[in-house]
Amino acid sequence: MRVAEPTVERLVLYYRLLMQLHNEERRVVSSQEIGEMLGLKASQVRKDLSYFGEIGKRGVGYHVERLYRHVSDILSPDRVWKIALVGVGRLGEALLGHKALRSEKFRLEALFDNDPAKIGQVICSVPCYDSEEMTEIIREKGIEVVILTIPAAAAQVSADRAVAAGTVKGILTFATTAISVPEEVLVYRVDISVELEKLLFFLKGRMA
Amino acid sequence: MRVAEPTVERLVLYYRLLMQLHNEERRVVSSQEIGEMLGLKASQVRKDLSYFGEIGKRGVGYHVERLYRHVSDILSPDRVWKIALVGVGRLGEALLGHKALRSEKFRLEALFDNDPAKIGQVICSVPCYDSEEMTEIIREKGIEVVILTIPAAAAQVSADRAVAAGTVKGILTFATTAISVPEEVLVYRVDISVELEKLLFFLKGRMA
DNA sequence: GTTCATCCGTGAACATTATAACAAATGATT
DNA sequence: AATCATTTGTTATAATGTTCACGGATGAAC
Repeated sequence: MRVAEPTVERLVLYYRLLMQLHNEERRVVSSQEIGEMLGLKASQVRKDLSYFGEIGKRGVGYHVERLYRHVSDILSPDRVWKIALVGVGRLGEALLGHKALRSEKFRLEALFDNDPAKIGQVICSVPCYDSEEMTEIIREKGIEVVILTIPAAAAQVSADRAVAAGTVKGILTFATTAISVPEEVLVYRVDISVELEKLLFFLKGRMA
Repeated sequence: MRVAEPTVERLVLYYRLLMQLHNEERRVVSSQEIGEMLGLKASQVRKDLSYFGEIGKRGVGYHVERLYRHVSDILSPDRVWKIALVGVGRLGEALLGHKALRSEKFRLEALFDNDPAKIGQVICSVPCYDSEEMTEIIREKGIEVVILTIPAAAAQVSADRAVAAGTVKGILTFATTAISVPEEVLVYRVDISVELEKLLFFLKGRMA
């Protein structure tokens, strides 16, 4: 069954919240409460959670542990992905330390950079390779997901090199530029400038 | 007139592309071409651009410089915002060096951290203050936008301190947790984990 | 046990966003 | 000057997403 992107996004939020509630040994929670904690309408929460079958109990609410496991199952991949990070600059290093990259859903197998001082090093227990050799190494290692933390100018070249390996199925890019890839490769973009611009734009509107 | 959020998001993309085209001394561009370069439908591009009046020329296309200035005007704030960054960890420092924070639309006036080694320092020509003093300093300086690059556990406390100053109108948070603020404060969230999770979820779906 | 307040699941109504379709304008060509 | 290939702006339509409203469970209180 097809699930909408906004729903998946909220599922991740539910997952986090449920983990927290579970740790607090909370037993039961209602859609109302979930909504208040996450800033969503209760009806939205119920609709999202009902996509995957009846999991709550009418008149009672959702059993925290059961719902937690359920959402966890939905989000869990059927295997551990192999990923690589391209660009070990400040942002790349920040990501290496960020909890987003500490997940059991994937293993970070390789870093790439073009700085000779970094090539050959092992950073955060991950080896760093020369960007020039990206295609071969990605292919050898069978890496399927690539995170790009490089300047806009280098993004397309890196994307091309990664895709050329033939094993890459998804790209998460932080570069502030559009990249073009074959349509079978899924691209997600995190664009800090865009979010800031949106914030300022709507602030301007509110002042007026 | 009200403009939809997805439209504003794309306006930023148009803006970037037009800057580039302008630098390349390109004179004219069509909605078709813009769409191809950004991965959008031509009709979408035309609709977005027409929200702000007739700016193209039928049978010809859009005059690059004129459109560039036009989009630039739409996105430009009516004054320079004063902003602060809370949390000078790896992610905060990455942002300090990132081009997203080099904009003429705002001035970064203060940093906040609770690390004694950083308090009192001037980092990237911006003074770093003790997080404890956040409310007073934000109020004194009249800071209106706050960027949170801190762990989830500290996010709500920092948001509360910032909002308590009474001058803050918008928050951009990188924390992986929901924060609750008065409804007159606009919050945007950049959530790296969520984007990665979404990518993996839809990859799983494609494999099946 | 009956009543009652609570709360889920769901289909329908509503709102938003994207796409398609086409008339009107433009400049090139003949 | 008339025709033609383009390309915009806009209206109509389709697709998507959110909220409402209510039937039907559930357990607590008395």
